[in-house]
Formats: sequence, C-alpha cells, structure tokens
Amino acid sequence: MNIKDIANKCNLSVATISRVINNDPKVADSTRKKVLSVIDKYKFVPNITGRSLRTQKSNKILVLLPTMSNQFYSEIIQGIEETAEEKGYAILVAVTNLQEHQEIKYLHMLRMKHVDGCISLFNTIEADAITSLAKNYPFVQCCEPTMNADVSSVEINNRQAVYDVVKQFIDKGHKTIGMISGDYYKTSELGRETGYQDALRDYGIKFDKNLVVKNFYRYEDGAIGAKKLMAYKPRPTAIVCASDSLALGATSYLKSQGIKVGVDVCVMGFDNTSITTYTSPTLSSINQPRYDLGKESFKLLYEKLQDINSVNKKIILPFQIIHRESTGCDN
Amino acid sequence: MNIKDIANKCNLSVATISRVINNDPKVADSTRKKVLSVIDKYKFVPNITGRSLRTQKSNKILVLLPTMSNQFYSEIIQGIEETAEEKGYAILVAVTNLQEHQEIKYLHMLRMKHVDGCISLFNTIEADAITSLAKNYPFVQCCEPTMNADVSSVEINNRQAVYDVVKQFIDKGHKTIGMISGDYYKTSELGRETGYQDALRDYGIKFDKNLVVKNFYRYEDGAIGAKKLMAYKPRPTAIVCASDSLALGATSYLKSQGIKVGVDVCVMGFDNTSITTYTSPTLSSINQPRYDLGKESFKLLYEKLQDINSVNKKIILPFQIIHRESTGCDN
DNA sequence: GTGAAAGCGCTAACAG
DNA sequence: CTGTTAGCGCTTTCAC
Repeated sequence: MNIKDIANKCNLSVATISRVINNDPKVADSTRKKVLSVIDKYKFVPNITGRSLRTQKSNKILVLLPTMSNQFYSEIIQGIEETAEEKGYAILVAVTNLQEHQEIKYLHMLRMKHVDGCISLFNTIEADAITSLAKNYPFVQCCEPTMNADVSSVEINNRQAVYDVVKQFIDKGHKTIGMISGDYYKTSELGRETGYQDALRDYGIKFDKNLVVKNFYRYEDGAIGAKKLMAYKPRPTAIVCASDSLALGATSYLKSQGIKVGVDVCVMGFDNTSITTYTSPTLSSINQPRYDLGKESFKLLYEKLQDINSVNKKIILPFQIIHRESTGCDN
Repeated sequence: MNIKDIANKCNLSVATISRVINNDPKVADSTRKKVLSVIDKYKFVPNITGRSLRTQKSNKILVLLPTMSNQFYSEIIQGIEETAEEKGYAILVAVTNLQEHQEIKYLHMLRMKHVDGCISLFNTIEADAITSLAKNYPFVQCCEPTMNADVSSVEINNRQAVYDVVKQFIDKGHKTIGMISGDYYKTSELGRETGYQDALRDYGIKFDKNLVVKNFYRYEDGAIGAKKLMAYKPRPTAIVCASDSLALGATSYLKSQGIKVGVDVCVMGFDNTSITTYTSPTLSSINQPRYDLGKESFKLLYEKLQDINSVNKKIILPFQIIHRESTGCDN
C-alpha cells in the first residue's frame, strides 16, 4: 500500500494525495475528505524513506551515548527529546560503549543522511575529525566537548565546580585532600583535576600527585581509590570524586574500614544522580543541570539544522554544590 | 557527491560503482582498484536512504525502552547490540517514558520501513495491537510480554522467582512477609505477586492484601512501602520487593527507624543491578540473565527477519536468587 | 484545484 | 566484465 495505490482508489493523482498528506491548503475540501477517508480505511502510512530521499531530510536526530549504564544521561536525553519533539524531530539513541568503531559506525548515519543531526555525549575520535564533522553536518557536543575542536557545545564549568568544593574543604580546615578520578583524559575530567590543583595552589597547599587516583568510573574503582588514599600519610580527611559511582565505591570502602564518612573523612561526589539520597550516609554531590544541558544542546543543534554555517557557540551552564551527610551536611 | 559523480570521475557506469560498493565479485580487479581510490579520494559514502528505498530494508532494528533511568536495561541492550552486529544490524534505541503516543510514534518506524524490526522492553498498547504488529513486522518482546498477545518473547519465570524467595523465607521461620510492588499491572509484576500469593497459600500462610504495597518503582516508593508495612501488626520480618530501587528505598527507611536490615527485617530486591553490592547492607536480589535476555531476543527477531511467518516462540530463561547482607547473607 | 512528470540515490535485471 | 535502464515512494515544479 503506497501513495499510488491510494491515488488509484481515489481516482486522483499521487500529487493530490501527497498534498493532502502534507496539509497543502490548495486542495478542495471535498477532495481532502475523500482522500483522508481512504487513507484511514487502508491504514496507509507514507513511506518515510521515499520522503527522506526526496526531501533530503529525515526529521530525526541521533544522540550518541557512551554507555547505557550511567543514570546521569537519562535526564539529559529527556531534555533533548522534549525540546526536539516541539520542533518535530524524533530522537534516536545509539550506544558506543566507548568503542571508536561503534562511534564511527553511528556517525555515518549523519553522512548517509539517515539523521539530520547529532548530539554527542562523548567522543573518542580526534579533534580534527570533530571539527570537520561539525563543519559539514549539524553536530553538537554535550557535557564533553572535544579539546581544540571547533564545534558547538554545552557543558558546566567543571574546573570551577571542583575548585569551589576544594576551597570549601580548605576553608573548613582540611589540610590533606584526595581526589578519585577517571583515566579517560577528557575535557570534563581534566577540568575537574585542574580545579583541584588550582584550588590547592591558590590556598597554599602543595600538590602531590599521589593524592590523585585515576582509574575507571565503576564502583570498585572508587573503593580501590579510597583504599589507596587511606594509605597516604597523613591520612586525607576529604575526598573529591569525579562521579557519584566513584564516591559510592569510596564510602563503601571507608565504612568497611570503620571510618566514619562525613565525620572522619568527607566525600564529595559528582553529577548528583538520584542514588545520592538513598545511600547511607547520603552523598554530597555537584549537580549538573541535566535537563537544561539536553535542552540547550538541542537548541544549538537546531541553529545548525537551520543554517549549517551559523557560528559555533560554547555554552556554560551553572552547577550547584549539594551538601549531604557525606560532607557532614553543613554549608 | 553521489554514486553518479563517482561514476563520472571514473568514466564508468553507476552500475559498476554500485557493484564495487557491494563487493560484487564480477568486477575487474583493476576497475575495482580505480573505483576504490576515487571513492577514497572524495570520501564518498553511499546514501543509505537511496539504498533502503531500493532494497526495502534498512539493516537497522529498533529497541523500545520505557526509560533511560533504569540500569537494568543497560546489559540487555548490550546483549542485543552485540548479537545484532554479528548479523550486520545496527540498533537504535528509542525511549517512550511510558507514554503511549511516544510508543506509537516510534513503532511507526516499523511500518514506515525505517527499521527492519523491533525489540520492545515495555509496551503500553493493547494485546490485539501487539498481535497484529507481530504478525506483520518482525517484533519481539523482552522481559515484559503483553498478556494474551501472540508474539515472540523472552523473559524469566517471575512467578517462580518470588515463589522461591518466599518459600525460603517461610522455611527460615518467617511468618509475616510483606511485598512492595509496582502498580503497572504488567506481566512481570503480576507474575511476581502471584508467586508471593502462591507460596503463602502452598505453605499455609493466610494472604492479606494489606501486606502488598503497590506504587511506582522509585526509591521513595520503596521507603513509603516499608513505612506502611512496618505499621502492620504483627510487624513483618521479611519484605520481597519487585525491584532493587524499591528494596533500596525500603532499607533506607528501615535504617532510619533503627531497624536492622538482614537481622530484624530481611529485604529481597529484584534484578540484581550493580548497586546491590555497594549499599549497606549489601542487597540480596533476584538476578535476571540480562545479557542473554538481550541476546535471545535478537535471535528470535532474526528468525522473524528471515521469515515473518515463522512461529512465535516464548522463551523462559533461568534466574538466580542472590543472598547478601539484607537477608542475613545465608543460603 | 488538480495532474503530469521529473528526480532524490541507489540496486538489479537484462543485454551485450 | 560492464552498461543501460527501470523503478523503489515520495515531493514539487510546471502546466492547465
């Protein structure tokens, strides 16, 4: 059942059927009524591949995700989805599992015109490839802009967030502050680590790289990190983590050692995922405005969708430091 | 840059270019080499919309997800993805957020032939619609088959899982056992509740509907559920939850009341998500073979992809009851 | 207000 | 081994 079949049933041309489908006003009301009834009768759905081929657009955008197992991305995607829907775009999510060949495979959907644009939450391909991609196709990075790439992006000021946290710790008298981070060496991660170092420097504490433990972002990496840090002399009294999962693993280890989290050792997470309020102790964390990160990403993409040559923008959204029991609930 | 442009540059016909692209053996080696070099030079990528329109297939399958914020689905999708890739299919994930209009929108991709098949992890549309969909398009349900729908599906025996847990509780002397469930009234949920009731009945404990608290699946619903159950007289000594999030919320409430989880009250979660080992107490849970649920779903879908008239199969995969601290670590 | 026809980019007979 | 050609389903001029 295609547009031609409908045309035959109606004794009309395909052009008229197409006009009805696309709400073209210059169709007689009686004709429109007849066509719609036939369309309804045969449950006809226009073939979108044919339409895409003709119009050269799909009204779909791709969201590239590094992993499905991080609750952090959920609300971002909702922000994208709801904003996109207002503009008539459906979103498709592809998961790369941090594999470059997967990323390349899905980015091909852009070149193949199977999607009109892409919002990427993580890229492994190099800066030049990103720059060139962004020049030719609507492409926006969210949360994790590739360093030295010329591309529109939305993120928070990761450096400032950790800087502020460390400053607060120092203000409260902490002298030995550890950090548990990842080893992806990406923008957000390096920003967070820079914030840590800058705050120490600005407030007269000597930086020691042994106080920064880098690994993956799994719970167990947080536990391993905490173990290493607790072996440091003098023992750290505060730990900043690059994710809530790391913080959770860290508190889990600390508790197992009888160390009182929030009293003996303060722990700060990152991302403020919903788990933070259901752990004990509840977890202090840095909140990213996830919904808005998604929403603003789509708005940037939409500008590119309208005009691929529009200027690239870098948007920085505000974060909040949320104190809960793991930092003694104060502030 | 399209196939015709390449043909011109090569002084060959589009047919030959197409043959090279599709690895047709009957192309002279020298010709192939020349074409490939030109393709490479101009970074030509065949337009998949044109190809799809012509071949009437997309080599893409859709995965329909109720929400992005449940870590449970992550590994299922990986199972689907890896199995699909072996067969040359890419997967696209769409999130419905439990909204029927979203579900319908994405299922349209199937009718519009924009994807070749669909694996759905949750459906809200009625059984007849599912049956009809599955008759006409490759469609498989994973974890949550619609009741009374004629469709291929993969799941665990939810009834048996809870039955076994409750039986274990009874064997250990528990007399008052509560249940915290959801109120979606879907197959898995009702199965779990039936298992609860059946076990009580089979082992001579009178069922009281006040011992089953139904709500959403958020952490807070677990907390609210636990609060209600703890008000029951005599106070329950064991609680079976329909998800880990509910169990986590429940233990969080119990701890806040000074009730020792795993000692005073045993708590069993469901799904064995990774959080279970990083809470205190660690959370007992029922494990679903997530990767295999995904893998087997794709295998069923593949059968339908080959032959839409192949018989519908219902596959049941084994579960495991994992005891941790929240049930006193025994068994 | 409606129709005829071209063409989006590709593949697959069929011919040679 | 290569080329010619039709056509997948749709939209959009251009006529009328």
